[in-house]
Amino acid sequence: MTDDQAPPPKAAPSGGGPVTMATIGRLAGVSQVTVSRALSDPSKVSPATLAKIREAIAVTGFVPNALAGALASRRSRLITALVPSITNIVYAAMIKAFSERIRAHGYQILLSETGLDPADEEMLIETHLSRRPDAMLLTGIHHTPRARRMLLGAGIPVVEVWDITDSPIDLCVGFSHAEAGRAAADYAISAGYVRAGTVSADDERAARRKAAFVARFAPAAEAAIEAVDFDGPASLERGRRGLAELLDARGFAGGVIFCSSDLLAHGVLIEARARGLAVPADIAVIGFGDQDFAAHVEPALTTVRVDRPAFGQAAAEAILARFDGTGPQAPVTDLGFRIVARRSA
Amino acid sequence: MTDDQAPPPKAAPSGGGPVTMATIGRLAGVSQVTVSRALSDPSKVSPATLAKIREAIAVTGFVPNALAGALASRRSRLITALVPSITNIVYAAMIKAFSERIRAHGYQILLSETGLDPADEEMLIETHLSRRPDAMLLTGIHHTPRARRMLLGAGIPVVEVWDITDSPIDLCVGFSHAEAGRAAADYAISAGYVRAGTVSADDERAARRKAAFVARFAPAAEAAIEAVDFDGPASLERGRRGLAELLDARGFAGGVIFCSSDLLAHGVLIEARARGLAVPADIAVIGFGDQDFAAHVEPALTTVRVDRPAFGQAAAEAILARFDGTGPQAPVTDLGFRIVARRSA
DNA sequence: TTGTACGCGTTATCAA
DNA sequence: TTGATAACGCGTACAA
Repeated sequence: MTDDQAPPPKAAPSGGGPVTMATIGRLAGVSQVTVSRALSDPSKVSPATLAKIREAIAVTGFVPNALAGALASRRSRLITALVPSITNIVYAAMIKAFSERIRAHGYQILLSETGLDPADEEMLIETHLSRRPDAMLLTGIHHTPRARRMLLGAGIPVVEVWDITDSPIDLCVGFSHAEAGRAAADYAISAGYVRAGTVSADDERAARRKAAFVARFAPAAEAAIEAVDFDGPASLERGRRGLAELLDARGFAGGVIFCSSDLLAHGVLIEARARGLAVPADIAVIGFGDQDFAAHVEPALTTVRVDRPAFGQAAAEAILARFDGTGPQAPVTDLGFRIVARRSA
Repeated sequence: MTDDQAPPPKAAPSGGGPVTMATIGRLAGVSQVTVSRALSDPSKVSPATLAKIREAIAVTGFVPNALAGALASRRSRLITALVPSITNIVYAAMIKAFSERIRAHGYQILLSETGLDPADEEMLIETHLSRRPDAMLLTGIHHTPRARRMLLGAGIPVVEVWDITDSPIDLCVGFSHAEAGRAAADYAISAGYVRAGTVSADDERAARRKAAFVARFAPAAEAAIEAVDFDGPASLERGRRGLAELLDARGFAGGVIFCSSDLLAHGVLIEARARGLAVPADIAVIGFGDQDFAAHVEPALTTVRVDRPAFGQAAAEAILARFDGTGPQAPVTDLGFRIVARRSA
């Protein structure tokens, strides 16, 4: 046995510990560094040794330890993202586009849900930062002071998405929710409606859209604008209940209803139909989001279109540009929105 | 200046490099280990030094480096998860429950989309494994041989979710898709339907449900069972087109339609209504998933209920049990499903 | 209660 | 083209 020839200092002799670059090196008759090079830049290694290394890797099923790599190189190739909810299609679609774009460049995404509480977000930002991401995506522009400090201190690109502000932490990609609300009101007014109501889920940005809608519509309103606000997330059921509440408890006598999401709007449509009310003659409905079903419900939904994947893509581009040092790039990108007029209002 | 007293070996003297435990230690007049202890188990440090350490942390905004911690402790406190699609509510809801449960125990989730290709999944499994997760969640039971080897070699708990098999890689939480299809057929038969059609999205598991439905319904069928299969994901629009296709191109003369998801079923409902067809008299519809809107569409949708959050929770429990060494726990958990009879069929 | 010494598995820097 | 050697920032003995 040649066992005694093995250098005493390192590694287990047989199948003991985990397979490392050193293991591969021993199998291929080279040093650990050469294995590292073979993996990071094969052209710096001779074809012969490269072949031996590759075989050793195949035989052992070796998977490099990215933790150690990140520690040594000070680059984790990790980007973390925080969204209020993954089950909300709005954020899911955005993150999907973001991930695809970012992953094509060799980065992975660590995703967490923040819920509604800024304090929870602060805690999550800290744990995310502990993974030493190369960049971070945040939803919204409201963060605790400590969160801002930590983010600034991390010295990495940070994109705030889905809303807009003049003073972003770093980068910002979004649109003005207030303007969206006003645009919906303008549309409703010019369509001749003189009475309005709102149905909203629990969402700070939705609240701003609603407030802007109400403020803008008020001068044209012949009756008080009634608002139904739900505590939890949007659902078809809440949309139905929203209309029911407006009609049965608030004395809503018909007019246009501005909903905080297409899902709620769809619920309103269904309830109207179930009650034999004509849309848009008796009840007109404006949704928000232009989700893929919006054009295919009956009647097709008038809504505010926001290009969700575009937000994810723009956020990814902004981060990648930072990495490349490519151009100074404007810190804030306003992607806007568009009123899509269909038959429901 | 006492600058010369500083030990020459380590760290930058001022605001140079990143803040580490050593930095905090210097500020608090203790060693790096003490800082580590103060963070991991405060009771092992005297109140006085603890206070000094905490202050130093607050002042500097120090966030521990989890990468280094993981490398040293051989525990990453990371769990990675692979799902076919994040924008699909079925998987999103499952992951949400999984995350919440798992995060309560101090773990974070690294999530990726695999799409439909097993080869893509294999690549993703490798990159995920490179982060040295403490456990891994996979969707489905079909993986490439190399993927299985890597997973086995990693020596960590692995849960396969959303399907069931007798030979899981490690743990398995799901239900039988074939049985679900048969149960839907049995329901349709006993409800007296003698003609059937199917509308499906592109999903291997949906295909198995459909095949089982067809096989079971066939003996009772008075006409060929027509199938419309779409290439991409389910949508309301595809549901509408599915019924249109059945009616206009396949000579479907009415009967029950088994859809691969509630979303498609809802589309069928809308199209039927738009054509003035009565549901369930002319067209009966069975969905799949019992999503939250299913009970609130008109008419309410008969569907196959699968408790999505329960899958995530059970998967989390299975992994946590492995961590605790708690009980041997059955490797496979069948969570089943339930036919929910409503008005659409 | 606190500190020293070492190792975790990789990349970066030199030198050969 | 290849190899030593030293970080990277933290946990885990073990000792004081």
